[in-house]
Amino acid sequence: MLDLKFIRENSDKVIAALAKKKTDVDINGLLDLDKARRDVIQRLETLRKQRNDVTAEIAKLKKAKEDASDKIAGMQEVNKEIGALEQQLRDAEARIDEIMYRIPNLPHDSVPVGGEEDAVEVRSWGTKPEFSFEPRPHWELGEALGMIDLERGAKISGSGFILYTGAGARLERALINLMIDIHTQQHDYVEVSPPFMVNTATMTGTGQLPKMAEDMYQLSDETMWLVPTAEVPVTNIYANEILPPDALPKFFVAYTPCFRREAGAAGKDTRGLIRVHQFDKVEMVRIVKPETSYDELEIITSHAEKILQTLGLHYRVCQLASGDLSFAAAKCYDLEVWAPGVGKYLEVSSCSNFEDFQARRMNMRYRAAEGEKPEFPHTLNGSGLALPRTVIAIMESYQTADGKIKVPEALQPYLGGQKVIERS
RNA sequence: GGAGAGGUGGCAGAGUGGUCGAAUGCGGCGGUCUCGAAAACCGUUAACCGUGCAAACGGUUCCAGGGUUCGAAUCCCUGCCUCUCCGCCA
Repeated sequence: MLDLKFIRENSDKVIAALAKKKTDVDINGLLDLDKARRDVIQRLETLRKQRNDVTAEIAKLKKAKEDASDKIAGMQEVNKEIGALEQQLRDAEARIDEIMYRIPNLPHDSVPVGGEEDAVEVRSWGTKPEFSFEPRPHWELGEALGMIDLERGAKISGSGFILYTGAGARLERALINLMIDIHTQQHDYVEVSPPFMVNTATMTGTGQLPKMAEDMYQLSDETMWLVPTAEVPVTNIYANEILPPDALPKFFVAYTPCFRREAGAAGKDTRGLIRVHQFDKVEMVRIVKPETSYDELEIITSHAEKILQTLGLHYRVCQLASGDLSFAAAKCYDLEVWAPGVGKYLEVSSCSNFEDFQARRMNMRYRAAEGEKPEFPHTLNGSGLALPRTVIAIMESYQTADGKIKVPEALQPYLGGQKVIERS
């Protein structure tokens, strides 16, 4: 959420920045509502002041056992007015909130203007592996090696739900452990294991609601949602709290499954494990002081890269252009890993700085020093990494001519020393 | 799932309709004393909104939302959460 006061004082800037994000919001209409709201507040507070004063007088009269019926009658009239104004205020605030919660974050100045095609490749690591044969896609390898069972996954739940079997299931679990170990042992993150279901307030705090409701799974009791990413429960850990001066920065890493409806995505790029309704992910979250957040973005991105480097997978880092930024992000790097079997780069991590956008929505604050006013910290998150596409890259990059998969060296200890995955 | 109790300031904990934003204690901060510290003593100690350049002033907030009343932390209704006991269960 943006700061309403900031919008009021910088409306031209806000309108221009929102245009870069390809969002059309009636800012001037919002400011009219805000003006009307403040007028109501002023009239209301004048009357409340009057009521407070008269009420004190009534209390005095009563104590002295004197008659106060005139004043009481007068207050009954004033109260009718107050009641009407209070209703007006509630309506105005509801309408303003409705708009405010749907305004996306503003892109940072360093973000290129444009759409999906305007992303900028910042750097790349490694090279595409070369094969003396035609590399096979992971769904062929996976079925042949008994690692995934797409048909039965679909039978149990529906299309887009994966049944991992044998070495596939174990590979997934090994990777989760490898990622969490690196982030806790080499990068200073505190491991947390949050709830996989969250309430509406939590989902609103990070910005998934109200705008992206159709992308989420909602439980039929209507108050709970399945998390689409660990970002949601973890970033909200300190919602509605004021953190003391020495509390920041906070670094968390969490494994959760992620549930996404992927409405409208059917058909395209969805074969095998590429796009599914439930997938595992290890997520990093950083809650930091505002002045450091853009340095922190570079750091969190490097942490995600570390996993791909450890696994020896070729990837590139792309900076997203303004129109492709997610709702809450001010700046974002995507990590795309090379998948030789499908012949594509696949997004395995998205590292974003949300500045104070999420903190303001969830009312999370900190004090820079004892006695100072609370401020909003900045929040960041980055996948480290999404599992299925990492599995794809490993399977396809490390496949051999005879249809086996070599296990990357760093992963071998997590698979009990196993060096090759083959048909058992 | 059944029965009961309760949600008050950073924490503990009073307060059951009339200057209550809220006693008291602890903690925090500032000061006196001291070479320094402890102890003791004194003072101070929230968030949010609005007007204002500011100083300041006004308003709101005792889990949340609604209601009763001239007036609510205090009474009524609904929801959420916590605790205790019983049952069930990984």
